[in-house]
Amino acid sequence: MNRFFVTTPIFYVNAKPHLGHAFTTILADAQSRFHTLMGDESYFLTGTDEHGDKIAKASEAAGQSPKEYADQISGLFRDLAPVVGAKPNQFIRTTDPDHIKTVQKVLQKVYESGDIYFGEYGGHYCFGCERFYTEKELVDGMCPDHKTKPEYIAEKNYFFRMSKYQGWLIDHINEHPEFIRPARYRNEVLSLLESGALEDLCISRPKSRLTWGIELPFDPDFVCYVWFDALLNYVSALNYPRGDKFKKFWPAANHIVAKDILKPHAVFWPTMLKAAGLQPYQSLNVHGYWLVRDTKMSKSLGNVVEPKRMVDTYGASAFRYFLLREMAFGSDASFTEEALVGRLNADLANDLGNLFNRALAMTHKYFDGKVPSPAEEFQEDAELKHLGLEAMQGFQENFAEFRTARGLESLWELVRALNKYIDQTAPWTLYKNKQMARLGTVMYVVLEHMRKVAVHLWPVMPEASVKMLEQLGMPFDLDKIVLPKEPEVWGVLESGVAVAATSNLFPRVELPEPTPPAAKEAPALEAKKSKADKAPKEPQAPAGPLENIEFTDFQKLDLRVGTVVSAEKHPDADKLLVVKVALGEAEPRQVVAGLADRFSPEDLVGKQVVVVANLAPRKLRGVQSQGMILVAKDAEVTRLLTAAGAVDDGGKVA
RNA sequence: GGCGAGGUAGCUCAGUCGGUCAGAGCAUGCGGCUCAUAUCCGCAGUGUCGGGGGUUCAAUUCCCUCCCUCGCUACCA
Repeated sequence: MNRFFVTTPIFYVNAKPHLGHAFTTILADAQSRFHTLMGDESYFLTGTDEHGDKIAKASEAAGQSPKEYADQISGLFRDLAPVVGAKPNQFIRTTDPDHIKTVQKVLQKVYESGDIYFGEYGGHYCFGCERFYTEKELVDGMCPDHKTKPEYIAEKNYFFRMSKYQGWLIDHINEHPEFIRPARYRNEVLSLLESGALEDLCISRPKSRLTWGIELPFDPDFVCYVWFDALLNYVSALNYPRGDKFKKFWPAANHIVAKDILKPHAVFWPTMLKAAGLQPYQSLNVHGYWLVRDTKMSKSLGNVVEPKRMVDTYGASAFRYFLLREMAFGSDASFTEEALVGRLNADLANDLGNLFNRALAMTHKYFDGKVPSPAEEFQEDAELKHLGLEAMQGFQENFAEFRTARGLESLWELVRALNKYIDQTAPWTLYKNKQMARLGTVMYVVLEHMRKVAVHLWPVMPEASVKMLEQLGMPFDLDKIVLPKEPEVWGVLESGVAVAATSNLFPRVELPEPTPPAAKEAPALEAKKSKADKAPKEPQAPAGPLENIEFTDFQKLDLRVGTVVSAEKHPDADKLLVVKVALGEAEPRQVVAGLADRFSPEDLVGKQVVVVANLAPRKLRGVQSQGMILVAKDAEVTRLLTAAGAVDDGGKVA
């Protein structure tokens, strides 16, 4: 029996679940169910990632301990799966004692084998640029900008000798086409690996800076860097090294991630496994983002309520169908309720639901609600069966490679062909002409195909599939379904069995409200990225209020109002503007502001702005900056901060 | 700026190792059926396959170049 181990990333508990998390979970669930039907033993793992700086800070802001905070958010993720009809076999948390032990075991092992070393983080530091330079970047040992000799500064940390496995990883990827898919991401990783030497990975943080993490077994002054901790969940969940689950399911791992965490999974993780003496996983499956139409909803609650609301409104089956049908594997897709409704009506209500219902109704009308016996097979029957066979094979082949959209598209060729077949055979005419034998065959062909379709849909729409089969008088029985044989097998549906009189599993739906007017006015803002599967370590706005400061701290800020007298693009940077602001001083202040992506120079000239006047001067990309221009922003817009009326240049903000 | 991915019917996309490859679904128009969830079936489209240049008997498919979009990355104090 083949083993199939499917995982979602463990979700970072710095934000609540949203559409992206829901999708990854649904995809993993569909894959798990698909492989179960294919006769494999499947194990589906999900969970939460709970260590790191951001969690420490967020919990502090919330007035909770990190663990309390993590418990709370982790619970939200644990509740996500049932909402979308997913059934993970296990929910792991990186704060689980077993996981912590495993991480320490692996750290110790890799340390002892010599692939973790104590080194210095940093290097050649140029005070002019305020940054570190690598040996390669220096020109004759001098800073390329300032032509001065940088000073060597270091912070001690532990490093994983990732560079050692670069060549091995390149070979492995080349030899295993399915290792990273779809191919675009495989190519991306290969070009990343082949473009230059891989740096070793810093895997520790000094406890002086961060305590919320797993302590290094060989140095109690440090905790483990979150990625090294998080990735190991995939084996700690299986009770590595001695657990039965581990022996069963490793290395049959099929990871599912969104594209934002490609590098850690495609580079860090395999090299970590290699260093720890483990087999690499089987495949990494990378999907794109869901783009979400921007509405007021996202401002207050984010996309948080979306999955729940969609499921409440349309049902888990329909929601899952839409997501799995709409997103081309690897590409971004756009989520709008209009598209959802359109898809449900066209594919589920019109094509499938109506087909199913008309088939049941005719069975009742012509055969008293019992599955008729088939008689002689006509050519049109054989043709349909052949088409169905190809459609089901297409479904299985595509689904096996995570191309769910194409798989469903393929299956729908059968659904549409069935509607056409009914039209061509015209059972109502056969009935009128009393050709009952032929009519029985036609109805049997339709019903048996309906059963096949229902079986194939179980991974995608488990509830609906089970109900369809019940209505066909064939209660769902996992042990009796052998999906690989379904395309060819015939005659499973038993004659004489009673079917339901009608079916309304896929009713037509309507948009709850007319299109929001906001959609029209700002097409540029229409699609907005929803970062799926946010993983550790992207900088992000603080989750809660910052800690309190004293009034005297505030007084340290010298905030001034000034008029922008000129603004131009930074000669050497895309996102920077070089702005001159009159602050009532002899010369206008030159401020370098990171606003070029949101403002053009003309937007600024002549405006009064608020400037932090006593910010230590600093060079940004070679240009002196003597202050900072303040802006106000939310998820969608950035606005200049200014006084409500005119103020003399240099006026103080207090 | 560097690296990567992409620009094909109104929309979402498929496809071409160069020669019935110009396609599917949705949306639109017209016609048909009545078993059915105002459903289903048939027919009809429209496209300079991003612009320009090159290679070739032949390019949407190969090469060069330009434009645009997206992602990663650097500068965002």
